[in-house]
Amino acid sequence: MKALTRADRRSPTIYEVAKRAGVSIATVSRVHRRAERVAPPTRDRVERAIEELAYRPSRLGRSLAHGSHDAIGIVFPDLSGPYYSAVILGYEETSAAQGRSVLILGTHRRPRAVDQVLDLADRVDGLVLMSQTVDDTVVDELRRRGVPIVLLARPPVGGADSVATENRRSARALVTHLIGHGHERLAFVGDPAGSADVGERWEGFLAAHRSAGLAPAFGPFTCGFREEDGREAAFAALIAGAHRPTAVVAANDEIALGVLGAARDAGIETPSELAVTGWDDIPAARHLMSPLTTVRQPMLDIGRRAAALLHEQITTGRSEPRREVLPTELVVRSSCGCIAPKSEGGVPR
Amino acid sequence: MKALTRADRRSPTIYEVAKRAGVSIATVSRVHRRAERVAPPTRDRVERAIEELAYRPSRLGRSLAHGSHDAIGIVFPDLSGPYYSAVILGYEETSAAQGRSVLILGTHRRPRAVDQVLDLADRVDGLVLMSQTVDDTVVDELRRRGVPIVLLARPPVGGADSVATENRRSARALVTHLIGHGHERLAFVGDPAGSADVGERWEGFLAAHRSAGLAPAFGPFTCGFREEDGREAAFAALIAGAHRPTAVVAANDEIALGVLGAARDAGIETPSELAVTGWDDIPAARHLMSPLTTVRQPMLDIGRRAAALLHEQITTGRSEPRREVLPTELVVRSSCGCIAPKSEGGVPR
DNA sequence: TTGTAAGCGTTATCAT
DNA sequence: ATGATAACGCTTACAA
Repeated sequence: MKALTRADRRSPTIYEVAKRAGVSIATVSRVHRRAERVAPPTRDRVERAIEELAYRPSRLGRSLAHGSHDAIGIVFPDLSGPYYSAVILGYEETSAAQGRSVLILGTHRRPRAVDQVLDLADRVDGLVLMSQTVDDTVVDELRRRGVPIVLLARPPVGGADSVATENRRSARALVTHLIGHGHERLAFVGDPAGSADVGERWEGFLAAHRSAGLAPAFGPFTCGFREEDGREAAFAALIAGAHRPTAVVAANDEIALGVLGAARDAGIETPSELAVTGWDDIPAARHLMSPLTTVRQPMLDIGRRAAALLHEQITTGRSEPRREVLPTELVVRSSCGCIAPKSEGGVPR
Repeated sequence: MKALTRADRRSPTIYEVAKRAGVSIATVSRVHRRAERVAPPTRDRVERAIEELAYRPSRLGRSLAHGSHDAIGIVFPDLSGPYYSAVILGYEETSAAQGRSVLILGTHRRPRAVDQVLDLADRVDGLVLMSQTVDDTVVDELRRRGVPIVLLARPPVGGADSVATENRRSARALVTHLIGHGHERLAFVGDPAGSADVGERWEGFLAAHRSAGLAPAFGPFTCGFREEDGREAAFAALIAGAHRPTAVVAANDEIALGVLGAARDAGIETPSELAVTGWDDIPAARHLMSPLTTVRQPMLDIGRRAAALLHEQITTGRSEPRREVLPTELVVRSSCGCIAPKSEGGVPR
């Protein structure tokens, strides 16, 4: 068997199909796009030629002529953690259903990130930007270029669409619940200035204190979003000795995992000596040593809605900004000090 | 302020830059690609024009002329679960460093998947295909078209590159460890026929039995990869009453989570009445009620190596297939029946 | 060193 | 109903 050469392998062009079918390229284009009417006999000849040559139109040629990429992008700060992957999954799911490819880009706080995002914008018909990726000036620049944008979990800027989840109310409910358990020394672990989400959770934390006539015992113990970050912040909070917190409100479940680990290592029992709560309701939350009291947010839906809004912008050209806020739900288990329920499960469906 | 029209917004073309700088488009191209020599004064004029017009070359035009996409794709069966997201993260990281964009596609066992993959192939310079996505005939078709391919966690086919992790040896070590705890009725939960990885883990399971002179007490309890799948399979395994297994070897950590949940709901204590092990070492594994004995595999590295192999194929045109097998590591915690260690942590770094 | 012009593979507008 | 042909925006021989 003779090896295929590079040239043989190249997909045939519309010209070769046209020649084989004895028609012009315009007719081939019409046929394979199933657009406009083509006389049945002609259509047959062309279809046969397409079949025989295994013709597949070039995406590049097509996009260049047509002016659209049939692709959208999503920019995230970091893919570690269930939150980002769930959002991206929802985004991909909806986008695929719309017939668009998905390009992903992680910025990882690199300085190059801005250029990478600008570059990505040239490859897509629209972009989703998560928080912690690029700042508002970049968002403005993209909008100036006419790139449809949806912002995720960050304040809307310059009339861009945005999708976020409800934070204040749930945070307040969560902290009020904790105070109801008798806690007076609660510590917030997370960086309120680092992201809008955490900022709002911190506000809810403060609001709950106010309502209870309590003064916050500590300022926020600032840290990143990973388990290791939470672990380190927890050690900082726990060395306070006798004045240490009796409850920790972590900005997300991974941080809570770090706090739980730190407490364990310090010989502090959970939740009797230290209550801990998280945010996100990751799949493992119910299986932890201290089943985690946390706030569930519809992570898949965030991605889905973002894709839907982008689709709308792209297809209708809508320019009036839309802002969606998705609901969240307090999930009480036992890490807050509640008695462990017998089971959440039941029989398999 | 007057609203920008669509036309105003359009990025300027190389022609406009050329006109403004008073040169030909060839010179503009030379300048912005920093290729070939251009007289300093000319270069200056062109650079100023580029700057003033905020010119950005069109990716489509560039790709069409140059013949490459500067993008690679990755096809996964499902993004749920830490495994896929970690692999994708590693892939994106390396790919970004190579200056390539990443397109993702989830097949979700849809019939349309084949077309979607074929379509994706027209947008990229190379493709990574995970197991459970498309079958070998599609792989062959793609290779026939000259698309560089790397297969993940599946047997190499038609001379494509592949990246996998070691399964048999670790599975065998794991099961031997369990048998060392005195177990004789071990159940394997997962689908050996569903993926190469699980197939090999099952083989290791059998090999360990053989070495111990033990006959497997059960055939595999077949199920998918999600927690809910594991939960259902566990109920099937546990209703065996007095003859139920004393240990469960789950094909991954999520399945193990489901098994753990089912056992809890059935009032069976872990690990005293039922030992459970997983695979992957997800971040929450050490924080579970029964800290999970599992097998750690370098998920990020799988993605990184895949991107590296693809890069090599694309840039060097190498065609001799390469197969990489990454090492795995048994992580013993207490869900197998070992005494829980004081801590795995220590002080923060 | 710089310019001319021929691709690259489509789509889409006119004619016919 | 079909065919010419001009975009689309770039890269790259080849000329000058």
